[in-house]
Amino acid sequence: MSGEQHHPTLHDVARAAGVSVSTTSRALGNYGRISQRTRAHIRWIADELGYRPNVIARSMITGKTQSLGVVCADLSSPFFAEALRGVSDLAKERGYSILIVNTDEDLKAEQDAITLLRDKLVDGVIVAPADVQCVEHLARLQRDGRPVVLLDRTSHALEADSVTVDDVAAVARATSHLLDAGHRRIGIVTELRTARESNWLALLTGGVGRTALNPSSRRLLGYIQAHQQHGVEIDPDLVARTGDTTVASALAAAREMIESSSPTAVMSVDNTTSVGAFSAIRELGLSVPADVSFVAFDNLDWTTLVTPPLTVVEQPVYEIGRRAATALTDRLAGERDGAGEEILLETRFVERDSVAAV
Amino acid sequence: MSGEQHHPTLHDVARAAGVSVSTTSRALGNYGRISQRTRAHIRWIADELGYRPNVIARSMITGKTQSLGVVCADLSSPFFAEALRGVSDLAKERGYSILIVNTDEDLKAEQDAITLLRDKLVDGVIVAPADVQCVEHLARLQRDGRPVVLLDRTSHALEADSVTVDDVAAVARATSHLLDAGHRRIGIVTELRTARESNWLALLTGGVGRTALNPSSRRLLGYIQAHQQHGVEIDPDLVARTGDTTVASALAAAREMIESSSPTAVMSVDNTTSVGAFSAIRELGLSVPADVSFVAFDNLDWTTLVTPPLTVVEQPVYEIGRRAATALTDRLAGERDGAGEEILLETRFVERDSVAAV
DNA sequence: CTGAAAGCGCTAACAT
DNA sequence: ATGTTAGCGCTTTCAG
Repeated sequence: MSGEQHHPTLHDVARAAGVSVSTTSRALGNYGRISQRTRAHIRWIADELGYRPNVIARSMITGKTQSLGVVCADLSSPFFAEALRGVSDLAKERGYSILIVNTDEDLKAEQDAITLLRDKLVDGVIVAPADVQCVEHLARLQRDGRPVVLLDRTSHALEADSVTVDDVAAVARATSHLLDAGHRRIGIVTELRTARESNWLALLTGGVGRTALNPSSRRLLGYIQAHQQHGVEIDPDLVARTGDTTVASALAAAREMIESSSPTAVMSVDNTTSVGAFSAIRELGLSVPADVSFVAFDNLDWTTLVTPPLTVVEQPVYEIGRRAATALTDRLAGERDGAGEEILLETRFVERDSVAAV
Repeated sequence: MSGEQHHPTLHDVARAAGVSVSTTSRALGNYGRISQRTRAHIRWIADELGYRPNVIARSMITGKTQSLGVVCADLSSPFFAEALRGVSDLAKERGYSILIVNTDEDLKAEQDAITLLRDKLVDGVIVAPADVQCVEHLARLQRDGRPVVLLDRTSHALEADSVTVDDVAAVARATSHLLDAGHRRIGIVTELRTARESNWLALLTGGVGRTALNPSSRRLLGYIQAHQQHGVEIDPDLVARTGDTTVASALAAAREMIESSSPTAVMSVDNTTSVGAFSAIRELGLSVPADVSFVAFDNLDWTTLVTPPLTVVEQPVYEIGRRAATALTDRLAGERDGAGEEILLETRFVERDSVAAV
């Protein structure tokens, strides 16, 4: 069982080839001056012996591991799973492997994750920070020479590349669509976790920079801006807030909001709130779009399977991950310098049959 | 930008504490004989200095990295994403990190993945092999002293722990339910990729061991066995096969099968085929369960969101991943010896409203 | 163009 | 109970 056969080392290859370790290293590492003949010869021998470099030993010297850390809230959520796939594909193409850590949006877990990843000497990190204001641990990592790319979020407190979609515009667009259809009581179910975020009314006065916000807040901002542009007052009771990321909470919040405030249309801000809101509508026996119009967020399979097919805001999830990995590996390759860039990806408003004019 | 501050090493801590490196190593590593006082002192100093062990250096000596490799077809599929979450959670609890590689069910990609993971010196690997017959690369890894655990699949060709559900029984149960309801023409949409699998009629004769099969074949076997038990002949045209794992293919195969063979009930074998089959039914304007009954596989959110809510076969996906990680880390800890064990998890048949009697 | 030798930071004999 | 020392396998000056 525990054969643990001895793997050939550089030394073994060197001896077999009748040259020194350093020459062997150069031949295999493809650097330095070395004659074509010896290089070919050494390579051949290495192959014969089934030589595999010990990357650990290499990392010890270079301080690099050819691996990227990815820290996200929950790798099993459709959003992160798909984004991660984008990261993973690009990483593989460029010869990096990925270390994934879940945080469940918990700041402490995130800090621990960063420590772990630093300990493992990942070359860089892609992270969807739990709180865009608390990023000191990320800044430290940067100072350490490990670049950081923000995924799905941006932060004023950090000078780093970020990849997001224009949430504000996307939701404003969807909201306008509803407003244009004559809706005046549009409910929205969103997720505001921190106390700071809960004070969402501050958004109404425009006192908050949009990039300093988490996605759900930014999306709520889009909702607000559209209303303001259309000169429509917002009834605060139409904003259903859930404190965590579960479908159950979203459902409860949506249900209560709909029952007590009778909106003529409902929107959501991500897959979880979409499922919760749609479930609430179903539970209440409301018919879409006859009784209430509905616009979901994220163009997942299920939105076309339900009755009626849902009008949705689509974001390029796979591409978000892919671009984040691109930015990170570009920096690692020295092909990207200077200030952090805010990479903004396009969303798409997909009209289907869940919206009616009132 | 490139501060790259010098991190304190064992040496630095030792000097600051006025002791030797080995004593420091013992104090921090918590092994060997050492007085409480010096240990406490050293720890204190280490903390002061913000010392972090260089795990790479440690790995070089121990040959262990405290990390697990996970190789799956597609981390963005609901099944793997959820299973991975189970793996990830357990790994974290036990102090392991995870390296994830996608293969898209491609054998070559899988072999490369194993090589990569071996190079990275992962302590063990969890894998959903693309082909349960071609597992020589996995066997080699085992001989190398890196245990392997099979996820969602078993293999006769490999002596390893595996974690699966009893697919055969689960689907037989669902099929019997349909048969009992009077259905005699039950369509099934399944995924049979390899030529070997495509010869599914061999399953009818019982000439194939059930554990030598991929999940979709095993599930098809359950379908067959139920029919045989009920003495109902199977019309081969009722078996819709898709050659890849896309929804589009599943949809096309399902649609064609339904149109040409008019089943009174339809089943699927995983999330992809469930989405495909349900879409096909919708596209054909068939009403569930009035025109056709439907049983889906995997109890995902969307199955309760559609109309009507679907009767499904539920498998404990998160637990599958978690148990696989448990088995693997148990072995690594030496708490699990001997032959590979086939860990079989329970499924649940969830009755909702998509099945009618004929 | 090639070789010798010095470590990277740590663990684990071995010595005291 | 603590210190000394020899590497783990590799990269990388520095000589030749």
